Amino acid sequence: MRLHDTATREQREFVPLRPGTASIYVCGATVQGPPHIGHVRSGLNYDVLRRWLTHAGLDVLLVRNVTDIEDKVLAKSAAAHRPWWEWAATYERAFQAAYAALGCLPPSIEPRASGHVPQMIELMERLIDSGHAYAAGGDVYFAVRSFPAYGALSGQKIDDVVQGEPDSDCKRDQRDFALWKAAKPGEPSWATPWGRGRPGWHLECSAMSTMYLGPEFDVHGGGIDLIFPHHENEQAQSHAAGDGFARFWLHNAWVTMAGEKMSKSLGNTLSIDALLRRVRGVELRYYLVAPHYRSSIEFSDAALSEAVAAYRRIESFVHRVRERVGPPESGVLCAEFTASMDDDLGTPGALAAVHTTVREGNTALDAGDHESALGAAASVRAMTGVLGLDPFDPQWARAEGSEAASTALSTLVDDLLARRQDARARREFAAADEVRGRLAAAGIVVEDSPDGPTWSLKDA
RNA sequence: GGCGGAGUGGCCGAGUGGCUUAGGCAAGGGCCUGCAAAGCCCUGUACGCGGGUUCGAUUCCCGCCUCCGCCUCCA
Repeated sequence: MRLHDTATREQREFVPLRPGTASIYVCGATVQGPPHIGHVRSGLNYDVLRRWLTHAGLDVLLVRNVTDIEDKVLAKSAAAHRPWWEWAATYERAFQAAYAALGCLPPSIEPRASGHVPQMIELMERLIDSGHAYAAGGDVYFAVRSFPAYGALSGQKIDDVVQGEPDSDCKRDQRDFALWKAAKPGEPSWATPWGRGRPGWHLECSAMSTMYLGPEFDVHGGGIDLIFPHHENEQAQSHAAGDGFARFWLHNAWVTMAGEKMSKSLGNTLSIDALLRRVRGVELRYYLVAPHYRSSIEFSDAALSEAVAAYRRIESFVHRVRERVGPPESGVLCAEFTASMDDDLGTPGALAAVHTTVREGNTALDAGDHESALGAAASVRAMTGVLGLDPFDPQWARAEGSEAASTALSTLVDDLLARRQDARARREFAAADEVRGRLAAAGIVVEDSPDGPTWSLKDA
């Protein structure tokens, strides 16, 4: 398998650091507000990576952090007169719900920054001891000039960077960045050898990734906006401290609206809750997973509708097979699917393979070749399963009433269809069509097939 | 100013120096059907603009235009 590594700007063969296992760290949410579609795209991307590596037989550890102590969280909670930790916990739950609604498997752990201050202090001590950091005025800064490789990840030259961080008299160099910020009145703080304060964002991720995955691990992921300065700084901290850190850097592209990045400051965010009132979670997942992760997605209602139609084509095929032939188990992946996924998570090619299999399966079904149809459906289940899109995954089951209710419904519909068949046999088509019309009015779609009529509830 | 990404047929969205071609959605024609629905088959002939390299470029190189992102918090 090959993955595109931001650090080298090319695809490289993925060889796990520790045979049989894979370790992934993903920068998760800053829990300052509700999740939007772009946040979820990131979570989804690494969920697909994790599923694919798991399918390859690796024991995957996935760490996705929660940034719960940070400027915006403090500012917003203060403005709302709520405790910062309550504010953070509220949106942490909202993010978890959004990820779950889209079928993201829970990470191995979701560490909170606020719970890892001892690890951060330890890392700062190592950096100070080695001359890469210094305490000044209650802050602790990373000395950028002490680390010649600074800028390697993002391709930035330190002298060309426009320094936007507020200047501080405490810094030895204005390019230095804060590892730790001195306590301010009204803000939470933790005791350190250099006085009370709170962590800087970059330090948090270095400390947490190392805590759970060790000084060196396989993949570090996040959105492209994090490349600089966040990931550059993370890498500088950890490398300067002597840690191997991430072997691959993966970055997912945006979901844009009207050509612009979706962000709270632009006011063009699209919340997950709003979208899930219009389409099912699995359909939204298909929409977000279908393009390549390094391509930006220009959100549009039309494109979302197309994705829904495309997914339903897959879904209706496996349902048709189940009704007419029998329930397909999970089968084998086709070669095109595997090759695409091995090529830097090529989900577009993988889904093309799924659609090709669907077409072949439909052809087999039409030809009465039930064995081939069943095999195709099994293959489709396996491939969609890897992408978290298996139509028979219990998570995606449509809302159904009780077993008694659905048995009663089946009995009634089957009875009506039997009458319709009788009418058709007598060539009394008006009567047959009337039955079909009444079922349609009740939201039940009837389809005739060589094996007899089938019915399903009309999609919401 | 520095770094990076993008411009593909009606739409979404892959990919590649030429070979039959992504795939989906929509459209038209056909098959099937009592009629539908679903499905299957066929059709479209696209790669921002201008040069260059080449037998041949959407794909490589140069220039240009347009758009977007990062360099301050951000998936």
